[in-house]
Amino acid sequence: MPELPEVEIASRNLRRWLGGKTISAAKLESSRILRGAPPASFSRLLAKRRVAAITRRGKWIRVDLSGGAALFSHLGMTGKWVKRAPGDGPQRFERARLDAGRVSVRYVDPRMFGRLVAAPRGEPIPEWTLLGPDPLTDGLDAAALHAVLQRTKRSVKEVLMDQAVIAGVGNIQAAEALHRARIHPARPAASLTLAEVRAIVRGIDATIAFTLGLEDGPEITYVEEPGADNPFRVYGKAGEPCPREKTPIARMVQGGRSTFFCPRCQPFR
DNA sequence: AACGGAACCTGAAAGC
DNA sequence: TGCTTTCAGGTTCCGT
Repeated sequence: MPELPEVEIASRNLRRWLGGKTISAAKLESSRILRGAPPASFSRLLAKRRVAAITRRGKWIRVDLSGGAALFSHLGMTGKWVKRAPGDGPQRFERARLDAGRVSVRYVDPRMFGRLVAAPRGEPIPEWTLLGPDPLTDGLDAAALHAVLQRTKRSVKEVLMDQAVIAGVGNIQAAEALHRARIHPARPAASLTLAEVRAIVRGIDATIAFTLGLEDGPEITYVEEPGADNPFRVYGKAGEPCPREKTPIARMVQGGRSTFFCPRCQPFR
């Protein structure tokens, strides 16, 4: 269940599992998830190609293959890449598999909001090209972000989740960054001072580093799967005390999405 | 151009 | 217990 940190982990995993290897076989199990090429061409596009590079921008992963082709992967809400052995049967909700020697990598996605996009000649896809700066790979420029925020009527939280403004921040990371910055999620983006935008940039960097740290390990599982405990400060913590103030954390709906914040240390002002 | 809301899917958890 | 409702961290499309 992926925002930037989870996609970064998925990208590192794929690099470890497939980097430099030649794909012996590829199979698409659910044609719905593929874009950019006919489902029937999936195997042909990937088989016998060497994995030349795996990169990430925002929530997108790009797999570059020898011969110039590329495969883009977006995990949607429930997508996941897992490593199995070639002899292992299909996983529940498996949508695609890539085999390379002794490893078999499976794309699993119950809700199928995720996408694989084939680029037969490695041509950039709009979803990748239109992304804003990535906090991890590009870094965020507070002055530039401030200028963008000045030009919209949207709330600050909605803008932070706009992938064309910042690539990779989703509902959790936005809520967490705003809490760290002590900014109310519903504040009009244009009302923020440069100092407040600087605090938000620090908040984004800090929450991403924190989340990444949680998931850093040899056998990675996503944070907050059923049963796991919630490591966040405000996300999913309605009614529980704010770690700063002991005031109960509030929940509100913004643009159809749940937002969590502390009414005391994130005053609307 | 910009915004709210529904749609795309399925499973888990909460509610009754 | 079992049926129903609600909710889920993503994006996209459609009507206003």
